Amino acid sequence: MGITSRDVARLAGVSQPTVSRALRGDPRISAETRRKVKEAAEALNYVPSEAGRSLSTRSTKRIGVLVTDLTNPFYPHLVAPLHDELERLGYRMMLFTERSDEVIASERLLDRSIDGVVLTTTTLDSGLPAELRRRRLPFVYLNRESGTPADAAVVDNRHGAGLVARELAGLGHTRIAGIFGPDETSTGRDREYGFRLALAEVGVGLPEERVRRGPFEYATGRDALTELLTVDPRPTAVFCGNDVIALGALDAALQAGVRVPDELTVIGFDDIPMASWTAFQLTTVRHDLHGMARAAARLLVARITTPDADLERVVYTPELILRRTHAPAPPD
Amino acid sequence: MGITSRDVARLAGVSQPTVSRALRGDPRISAETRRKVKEAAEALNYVPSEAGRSLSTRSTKRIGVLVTDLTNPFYPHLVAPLHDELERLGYRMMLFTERSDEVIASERLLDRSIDGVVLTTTTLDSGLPAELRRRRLPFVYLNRESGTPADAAVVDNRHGAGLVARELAGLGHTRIAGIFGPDETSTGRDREYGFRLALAEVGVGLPEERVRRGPFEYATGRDALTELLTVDPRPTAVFCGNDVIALGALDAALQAGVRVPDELTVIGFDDIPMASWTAFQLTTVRHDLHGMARAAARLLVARITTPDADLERVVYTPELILRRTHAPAPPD
DNA sequence: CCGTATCGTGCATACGTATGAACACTATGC
DNA sequence: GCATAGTGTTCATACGTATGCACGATACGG
Repeated sequence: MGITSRDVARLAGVSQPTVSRALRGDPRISAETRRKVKEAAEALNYVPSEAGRSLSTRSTKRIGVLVTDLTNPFYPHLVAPLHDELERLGYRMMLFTERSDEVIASERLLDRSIDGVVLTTTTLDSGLPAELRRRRLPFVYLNRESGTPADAAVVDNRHGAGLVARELAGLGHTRIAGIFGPDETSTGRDREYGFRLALAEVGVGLPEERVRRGPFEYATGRDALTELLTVDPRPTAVFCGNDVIALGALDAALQAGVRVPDELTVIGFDDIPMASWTAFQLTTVRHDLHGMARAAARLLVARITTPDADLERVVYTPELILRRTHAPAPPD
Repeated sequence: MGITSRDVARLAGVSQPTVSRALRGDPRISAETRRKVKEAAEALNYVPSEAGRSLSTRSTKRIGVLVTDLTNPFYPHLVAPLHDELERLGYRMMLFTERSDEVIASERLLDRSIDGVVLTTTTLDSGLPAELRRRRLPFVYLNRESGTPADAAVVDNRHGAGLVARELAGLGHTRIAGIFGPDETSTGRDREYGFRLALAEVGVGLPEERVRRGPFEYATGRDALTELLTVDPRPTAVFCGNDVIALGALDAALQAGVRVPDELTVIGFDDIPMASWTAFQLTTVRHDLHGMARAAARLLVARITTPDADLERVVYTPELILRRTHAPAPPD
C-alpha cells in the first residue's frame, strides 16, 4: 500500500540509500541524480515513513504537551503559541490532557514516541518530573514548575501579586480577600505568598476566613466569591489567583447584585484576551503569555539538542493593567 | 540507552519473540514463562518502542485532529471529549492547528504516523478531504462537513436555525439581522439557509444590508454588530452563527449602550458553557457537543477497523434554550 | 513402545529508513 | 603510464517489534 523509498529507487534507477540521501539533501549526491530521484518521488507521491525514520534515527521530532484541561480558557493561550513555535522548530505536538500527571507517566511518555515533554500544569507533589529525569527524557516547565530541577519558562508570580497588594493598599482597602489557586501548584502558592508578603509590608492583614483556594477555574471564583460575600463585614476587594477565577468572581458578584467596582474591587492575573472584553474590563496582572510559551519550546529543543548544557530559567516580569474592576475602598 | 525486548529476553532467559508474545497476551505462552517475562520487564522498566511496533504492525494507534484555532472558546469543547473518547478506544490524539487545511495536507498527514483524521473545521472548498480519500487515509467529519463523502457527526443546523427564526417571528420581530459564519463552511451556510427558509415561511425578510458574515470568532460578532447598530432603522434582533459570535455581539451592544434584550434580542448557536454565565445568559440553540465528538471518534475507529463498511452519518437534533437575551420586539 | 496430537518456544524474517564503510570511476600530478 | 586524490554510488547493516513457520517436548491413545 504505502510507497517506500525502495519503490522510488526502482523507478529512478538508483539504490534505496541514494534515494534517502538525495531527498535529505546529502551534498555528495550529484545534481543529476537528485533531480531523477525527486522526479520519481514526485511521480509516486512518495512520503517517507515516519516510523521507519524514527526507528533509524532514534528521534521522532514529536513533543508531548501535558495540560489538565483544555476547556479552561487559560490553557489554549499557552498551547496555541507553543504549538506554532514547536512546528517552527520542526517538531510536532502531541497533546496529553489528563486530570493527573500520574496516569500518563509510564507507558505513554516513555515508549520513545516523543523526544521531550512540556509540563504546563505540574503540581508540586507530582512524581512525574523526577521520573522523567530518571529516565533521561528531556522536559521543560511552562507556567508552573516543581522541585525537580529543569529548564523553565515562568512568570515572577510573587512580584505580580505584590503589585496587586500595593495597588489595593493604595486604594485604601483593608478588608481584602483572596481566591487563590491550589496550594500544591507553584502558581497558586507563589501568588498567594507574594500577595501576603506585600500586604504585610504595608500593614494589611489577610485572615484565613477571607481566603479561599481551588482549581484555576471559573467555578472556583464563582463559588468562592458567593461564600465570601456572606462574610461579615464583607470584603471590599478580592485578588484572584488567575483571570478565569476572577471571571467567576465577577459573575458571582453580578448574580448577587454587588456592584463592581463601586462595592467590590476584583483583580485577576494573566490578562487573557477575555479579560479585556467589555462585559468584564478586568483589572489584572499582564505577562507575556505567548513569549513564555515560545521560550519553553525553544528551551526544550535546545535541551534535546545539547542535553548537558546548563539549566536555563526564563522569568517574565509582569505588570499591572488597570481596567475597570478596581476602585477606592468604599466608606464603611 | 533504551531497554529493548531483547534485553528483557536475555534477563528472562527466553527469546525476543517470546517476550513480545508474553507481554501482548498471546495464549500460547505458558503461565510460568509469562510470569518470568513480566518480572524481567518490570525489573528493567521495559516499555515497548512505539516506532518498532508501528513499523511492524503498520498501525500507529494515533489519530490526527485538525482544528483551526484552539483559542476560540468553541473548539476546546469539541477537542476535549474527542481526546477522551479516542483514549478510551486505545488511540492517541495528534493535534494539528493551522489556519488552512492545505498547509497540512501532504507531508504531515501522509507519512503513516497517524491511522486516521478527524476534520473539525473543513471548508467546502478544501481539497483535503478528496486528497485523504484518494490516499485511502480514513477520516471523519466532526461539526462541519464538505462535499467529499465520508462518515460524519454533525448537527441539524438548518433545523436549529429554523427554531430561532420561528421564535423571533413569534416575538414579533420584523427587522431581523444575521451574523453568520463563513459561506464556505457547512455550518455557516446551513445555519444561514435554515434561518432564511424559516423566515420566508413566516413572511419575514432578511435583506442583505442586515447580514454580515465572518469567521466564527468573537471579533466577528463585535465588529459586525457595531456596524449593524448604525443601520437605520436599527434591527431589533440578531441571530448569530454561533455562541462565540453572539458573545462578541453582546459585548458590542454593551459598548454601544444598547440594552439587551429590551432594545435588542441576541441569539446564538451551540450552547457552550460560557453562554450560561451570569454576565451573558445567552439564549441559544443547544446540541450535544460532547456526544457529537464522541460519536466522531467511534465512527473513525470503526472505519479504520472495517474500511469497507457503509458510510455512517450521525445527526444531532438541536433545541432552543431560552435564557435572557431575547424579548418581544420593542414598539417603534 | 511407537506414532500422533498438542502445546510452547525459537528461528528467520519483514517492516522502511538512515548511515558507515567499501567500492567503482574520473580527474590530476609527476 | 601509474599512483593518488576526489567524487558519487552501492553494500551491508542497524533500529525494535511482530509473526508465519518449523521444531522440540510432552502427553496420550492404541
